[in-house]
Amino acid sequence: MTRKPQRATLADVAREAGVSMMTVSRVIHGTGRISDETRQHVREIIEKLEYRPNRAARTLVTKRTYMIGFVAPDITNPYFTEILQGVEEFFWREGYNVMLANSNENPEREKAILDQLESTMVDGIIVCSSRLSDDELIPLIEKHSAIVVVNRNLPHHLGSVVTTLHPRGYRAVLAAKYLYETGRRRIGYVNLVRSISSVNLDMFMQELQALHIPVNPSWYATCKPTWQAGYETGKVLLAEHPELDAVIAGNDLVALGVMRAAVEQGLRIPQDLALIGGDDILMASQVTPPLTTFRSDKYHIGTMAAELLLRRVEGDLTYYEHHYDDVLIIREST
Amino acid sequence: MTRKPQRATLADVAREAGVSMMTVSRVIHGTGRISDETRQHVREIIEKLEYRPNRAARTLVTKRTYMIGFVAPDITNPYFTEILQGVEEFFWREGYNVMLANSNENPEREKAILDQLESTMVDGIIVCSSRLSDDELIPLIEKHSAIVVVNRNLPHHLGSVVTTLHPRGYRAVLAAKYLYETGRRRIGYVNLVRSISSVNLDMFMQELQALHIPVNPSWYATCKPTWQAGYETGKVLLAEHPELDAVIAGNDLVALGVMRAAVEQGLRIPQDLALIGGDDILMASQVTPPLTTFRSDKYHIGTMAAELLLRRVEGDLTYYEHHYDDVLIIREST
DNA sequence: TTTACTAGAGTTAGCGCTAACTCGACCCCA
DNA sequence: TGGGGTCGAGTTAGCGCTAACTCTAGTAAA
Repeated sequence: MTRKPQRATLADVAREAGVSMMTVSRVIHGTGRISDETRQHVREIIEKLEYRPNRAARTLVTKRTYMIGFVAPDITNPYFTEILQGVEEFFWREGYNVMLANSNENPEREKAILDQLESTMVDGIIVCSSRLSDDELIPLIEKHSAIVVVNRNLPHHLGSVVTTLHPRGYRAVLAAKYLYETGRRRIGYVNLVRSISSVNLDMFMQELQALHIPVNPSWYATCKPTWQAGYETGKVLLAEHPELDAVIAGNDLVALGVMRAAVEQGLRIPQDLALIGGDDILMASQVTPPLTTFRSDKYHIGTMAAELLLRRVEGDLTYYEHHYDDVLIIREST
Repeated sequence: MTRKPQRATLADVAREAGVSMMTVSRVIHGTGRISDETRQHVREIIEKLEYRPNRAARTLVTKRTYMIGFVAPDITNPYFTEILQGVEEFFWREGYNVMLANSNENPEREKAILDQLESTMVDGIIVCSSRLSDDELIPLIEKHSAIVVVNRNLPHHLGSVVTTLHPRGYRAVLAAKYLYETGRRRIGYVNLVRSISSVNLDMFMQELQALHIPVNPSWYATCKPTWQAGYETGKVLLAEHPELDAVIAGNDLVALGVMRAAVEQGLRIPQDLALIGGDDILMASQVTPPLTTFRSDKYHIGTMAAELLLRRVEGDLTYYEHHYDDVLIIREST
């Protein structure tokens, strides 16, 4: 066991100041009626003894931990990192701390996290881009009172929601439409693994057909949302389908992986292959050629999610939804 | 206040199972002597009531939170993100959670974090690349029993340490030497803000002089370790000193910012300007031209720091230090 | 038969804090 | 002169858990 420095307790402060514990507690919280004189005196003793409240004791009686859980599939992905930054910043100002749980793109791990994150550990949870199906996710979050999910819809009584302005999956259709308009005819699509739900792909294909854009199921692949996975999927897809003249990717990291694969196969971008990504991370604008992608203000997504969560934590269980705009930013990869 | 789902307590389980609370506690911890029959029965009741231990109550008596604090200057910087990933992964396996504190490159904020991070909140702390001076940092961490710092040295009794193999600041000298050998003669240096300590820069200049590499104080600038700051510092530095034929940056993000500034000023890399970064983030290898930089296995730094911290948390207060190798990876920016 | 141990529990006493109630002194107004 | 309000505290009773000690019946050794 660790040697813990012997900290002063409320009782120590009370004794030293010659008042009751409640008086000290009231001074700390600024509640109740305390004379200026007493308040001043207690403050001096607190200072002198370097008293700090014991979080666990406080939590035990108030049932509040002032800790927020942030669950994301990959904290190495700049997209989530910037959201996290927004969340952390917001909650820091509000006196909450953020506990991080990284599922590492592993659905089982995500389940374990959600299962173990007890109400005695956190006051609320933000779940980003869950890789679980609704059937898996919903039972796991039902027991939590304060939940906000990002990039996912939820039955309204379970928690608030932050999503894109465009209905899910529709972004890829927009991208395809733009590519078609700029003359591309054989458009590949590397989808992120969770969206493998055929519903999504079916929708995508139907929409394309409605727009008279050529459709071919073998042009569509799925992969994990990492650069490495994008690179490997890109290599295979481009080798097997040299006819492709454009690829849409589920996010920037994957798009950039595909870009690397394309370059290695001697393809010129955008002449031979156009590329569209998904969330406008810094790297997207700095590669050559810069990547066309959908803008998303990730920091703002984070602060919005945090704000909606705070409302729930503070007892306002109204359902709120916030939609962030994601316009297509056209750069030189298309 | 939030509606918290009414959770079963130890007492509920004990009553329902017809045993004492201690028996239930023993079953949970696998300690003490319990008959197989009782154990089985208690487990069933736990399952049935969906009992989960109350963390705060446990912490209050054991003084252990099973929470680790991770303090970094910028969680948006992939360098720290990957370290964090290593830390989180390691501690997750060990049954600890990680609390995140982002100082946002703001020394005052870092101080506030370290001051508020009480032993009643975390069992130990990892401090990455602190932007504080030793004089500021040391008093703040003295009160914590379990500390590991990354990229900083520490009096041995205060905590363990993970640093580069090369003495601090020496990396820039290595980079300069390499640049000189490849024919560069007017070498700029964009240092990170904390290292502004003139000691560091003096050392750098002395070493260069010893190697007969031209030295000029006005070629050296400092900036915050972000892409944006690197970009802006680069713009100014390159405009004022068109004679520069190489720039060394404190980290990759800054180097890439300088690269962008150089490209905008019409400089060709590496023909007109050679560039060296600092920590080999993914983006460094994906820009054109790929950036020469120092390799660092960030995930491994994270797991090593976590391992050293766990030892301290578990009561082994021996001083350990781990040095990670950082070799120069030569790419096309030089 | 007594002693002595062991397996398998139970009992007691807090950890440090706060919610909710209580209490005395003082003042104001009818 | 007594009823009621306010100020500035204090008292009581836990929150849910675990460390450390106690207790009892059964068994083995002397």
